[in-house]
Amino acid sequence: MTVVTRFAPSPTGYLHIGGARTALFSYLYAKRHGGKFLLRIEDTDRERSTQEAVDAIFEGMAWLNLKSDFAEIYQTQRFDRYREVVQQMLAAGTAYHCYASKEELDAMRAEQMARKEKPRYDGRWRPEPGKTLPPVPAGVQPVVRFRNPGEGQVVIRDLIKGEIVFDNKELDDLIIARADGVPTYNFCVVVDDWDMGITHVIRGDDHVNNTPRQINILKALGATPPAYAHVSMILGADGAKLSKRHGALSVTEYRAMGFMPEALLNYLVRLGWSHGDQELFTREEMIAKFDFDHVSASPARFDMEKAWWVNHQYLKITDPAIIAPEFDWHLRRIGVDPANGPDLKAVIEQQRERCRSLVEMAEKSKFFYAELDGYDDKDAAKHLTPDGAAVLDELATALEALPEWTAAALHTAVNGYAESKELGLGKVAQPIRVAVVGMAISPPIDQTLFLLGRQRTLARLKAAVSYVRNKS
RNA sequence: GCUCCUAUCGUCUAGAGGCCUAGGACGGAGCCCUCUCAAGGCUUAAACCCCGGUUCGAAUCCGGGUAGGAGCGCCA
Repeated sequence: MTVVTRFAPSPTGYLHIGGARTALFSYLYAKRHGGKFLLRIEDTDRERSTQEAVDAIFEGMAWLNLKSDFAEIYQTQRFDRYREVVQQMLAAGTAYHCYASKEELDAMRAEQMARKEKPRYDGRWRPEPGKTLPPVPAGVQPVVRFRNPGEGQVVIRDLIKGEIVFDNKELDDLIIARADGVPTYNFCVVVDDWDMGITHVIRGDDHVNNTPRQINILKALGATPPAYAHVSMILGADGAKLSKRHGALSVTEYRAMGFMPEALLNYLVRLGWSHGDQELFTREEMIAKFDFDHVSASPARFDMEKAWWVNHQYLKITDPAIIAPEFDWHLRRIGVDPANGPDLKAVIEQQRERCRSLVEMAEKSKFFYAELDGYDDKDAAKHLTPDGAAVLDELATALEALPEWTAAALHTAVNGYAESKELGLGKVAQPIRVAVVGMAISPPIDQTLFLLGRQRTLARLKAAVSYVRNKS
């Protein structure tokens, strides 16, 4: 049997981080077993589904490089099939019409709550042998309800949570088709998973309570239920549900914050899943090692600090050529033209050790591509002094005379100058930094000057000298 | 309220009855290295929710508490 998994988001918002993790788990499980992974858009709620949300989901999945093995499926394009199955169930007696109005049902629930009972449909329109149904009200379009078994139990053998048992008594007759004929979620899911040969349903654990009903519908249809794996939710840093305040929302925003897609995925896979003490995985390793035996059943908190650490690890070990396009995106985002300076790969090579995010890298690398917009006040006060200016002035002359503008030549020149003046390297390198970078933070000074280039370096050294002189 | 789920350092987790004086990672603290910022190296503090039971032996199995969470829609 070929494993087929699916990710089935509803397009009512962006692709959030929890959804991304379920998508990842589904993807990994399918790949691990040489199976297929598909993306299905659950857009039967026409009120709330939007095209923007569909686009956002595709964008997120594409950025994460979680590719579907089939064309995307939209539930709204399968209405004929759902209607057909509804008719089939109506004919078989496993579903029935219910004419109760929304108001009536609301009143019923309110009463039940008042009596401290679990609110549930009381079966007033459910046909039973020997039971007389109420008279059909005129002009009312009925909904269709599934006739859930009244007795027995449903056992879910969940791959993550183990055996979960529900009494059929707890389950009421859910609506499978609305009054306007549009089928509902619990029904569409069942028909789709069945039709598409889904073998493993991997989804958020907010769906556990739906599962027994879905299994019952499947059984009524004569289908074999798939295996289930209910993944626990991701909590915010304070243990509460993830929200905007925790900075954990759409995957697109993680991109904007400066994450590499593979790094985000790596962080996410470790949130709930483990493979001994291993923290870092390539995509191939994730595929080779992922399994549900080691997925935790308890909810996990999103820890930004650790996520940044993982991102940093990726920045340090990934081929600069792979980082470059993403880095490029960030530079443009802050209004920097990457063409107007050194090769991105070389800059990445120098900056990767000192940046946890690409946003940070872009900001710290801006000076390579754009003119300085002033000096950091504190750094300037400390290093752009008359003494510093003297150093810069002499150094400018020395560097101007360099036959070759290489990191090695610059290293020798700067170090040689410091030695000849019996100055500590810090006394020389720091003023240069501030002059050339605008602040006292940068990669090693020889590399910095090399990448910045002769023209810009000399111009900035001189500008710093005049800055100091004009000030005094 | 009812049903279901969960419970190891601050956080993510290892742990499938003896290998646990509970391991790793992030974060924290300290030291070393150092042209800045980093990176790196070393050291260190820090946890089995509680109570019973099973067993020669329990973080691990069972029961009960407690605490969190999810669901109870003509939402998905």
